[in-house]
Amino acid sequence: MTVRTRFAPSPTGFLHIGNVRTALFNYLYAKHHKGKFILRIEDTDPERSKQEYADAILYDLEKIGLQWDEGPVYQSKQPDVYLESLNQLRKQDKVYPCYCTPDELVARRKEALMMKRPPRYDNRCRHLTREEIQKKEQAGIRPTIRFKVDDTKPVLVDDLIRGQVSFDPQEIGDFVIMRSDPAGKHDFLPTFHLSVCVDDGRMGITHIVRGEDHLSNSPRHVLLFQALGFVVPQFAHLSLIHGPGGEPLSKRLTAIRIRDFVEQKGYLVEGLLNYLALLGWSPKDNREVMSLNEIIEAFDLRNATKHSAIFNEDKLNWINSEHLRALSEDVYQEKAIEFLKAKDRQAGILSAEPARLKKSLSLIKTDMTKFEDLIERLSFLPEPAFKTLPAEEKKMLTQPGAQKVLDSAAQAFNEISGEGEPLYQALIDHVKAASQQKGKALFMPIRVAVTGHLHGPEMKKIFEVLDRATIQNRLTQMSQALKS
RNA sequence: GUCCCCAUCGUCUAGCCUGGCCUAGGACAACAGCCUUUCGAGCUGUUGACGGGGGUUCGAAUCCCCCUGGGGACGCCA
Repeated sequence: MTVRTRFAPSPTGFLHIGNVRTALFNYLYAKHHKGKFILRIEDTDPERSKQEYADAILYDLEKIGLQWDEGPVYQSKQPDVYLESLNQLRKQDKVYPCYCTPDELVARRKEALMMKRPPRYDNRCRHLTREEIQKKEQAGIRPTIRFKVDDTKPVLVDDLIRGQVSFDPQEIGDFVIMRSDPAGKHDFLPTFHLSVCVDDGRMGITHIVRGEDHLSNSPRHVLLFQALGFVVPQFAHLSLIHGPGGEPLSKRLTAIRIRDFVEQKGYLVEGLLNYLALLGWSPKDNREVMSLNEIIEAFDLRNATKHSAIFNEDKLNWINSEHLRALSEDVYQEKAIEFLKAKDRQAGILSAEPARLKKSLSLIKTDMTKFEDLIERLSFLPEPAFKTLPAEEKKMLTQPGAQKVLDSAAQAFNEISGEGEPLYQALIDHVKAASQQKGKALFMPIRVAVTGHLHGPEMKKIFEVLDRATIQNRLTQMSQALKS
């Protein structure tokens, strides 16, 4: 039997790390078993669903390489499908109309909670007589449709990660599978319980891999699958991802659109997916840095963890830096430049001549975790100007002795020749003798004058990248600026 | 409140099913030393965990029970 998994987001927001982890596990499971990964858009709630979110989900999913094999299937585009299933349930007398209003239901739930009773629906409309129904209809109340839960035997949910979980049907209560439509705007409003089961059944989904927040929905779905005559799929409920404090994924984290990890922060797709795969799963052999293919090869839902995991940026950074190092020089250069181009406000870096930029990129490949770091590490490329220097840097240049250092450095060029590292050594020797400065007082003014920053790559490396004329010019300019 | 899930270093995890090889392994982080006349990177090392209590057993991180703690669900959202 071919494995068929699906990712079924509702288009009510952007894809974030939590969503993507779920999508990834579905993808990995399908790929490991040479099966199909299917995309379905659950847009049955017209109030909340937005096409722009659906479009964004497709874009982001492709951006991070989770290409689906079938779909996207939009639930809103196939109302007949659900209507047909509803009629099937009607014929079997498995459903009934419910005329309780939202206000009544809310009030009853509140009361139940106060009385310390389970706030479930009391099935009261299940036993309405024909006359009562007629009266309600005449009063113009639009009903919902509820599914009759057989409360005589426990409902078993078979979970790949947790084993068999048993639910007491008394706890469930008849649930709504079709919403009412007081305004008469919609033909048909299935709830997610109905649409999920109908689609998973019709699409031949073999494994439902979703977040643990759905575990208590699953007994309802088992009942529905059975009533609709479908084979009940294998469930796998993933533990949830939590924020740094251990609380449920914070707004700070869910607010980050997944594409921003790649486009704004500059993580490698492989690094990001590698980290996400390790959140709640392990190959059990101590491997951590893995290619997507290696992960697919090793992936098994049975060794997903049962407990939730905290999202940790440090570890993501480390894994990403490992993937960065593994990149060939050419690919690395290409991706780095692509990233810089997308961040076009960093024109100062990109306007460096290509050969110089290329050399600089090689220079810093191993001391960054993600492309976002490029901007700081490459900040020595644009020519610094005294008046735009940060406060700390300015302070360094206005220290006693700094002027002397820069003056003698600028002058030194008349007497010493050469390029690159030898030039740097000769320059330092010369300035040391001429200015009588040493240590930080000697090196820092030169660093700041040449790069504009207190920190950065080694000076001798920077001398290899920047040519003699550029360095001389920067030292002279800064020395002049300091005088006025 | 009720039901369900879960519980190993600060964090991600291995070990648990099939008790002894666990004086609990790896990784990230932290810290220290080295290297580097900056930051970073690198190298070497150190600290650091079986939530608590009862059982079962010659022996429990591993099996059972209770407690505690965390999470999820209880919608005409998905």
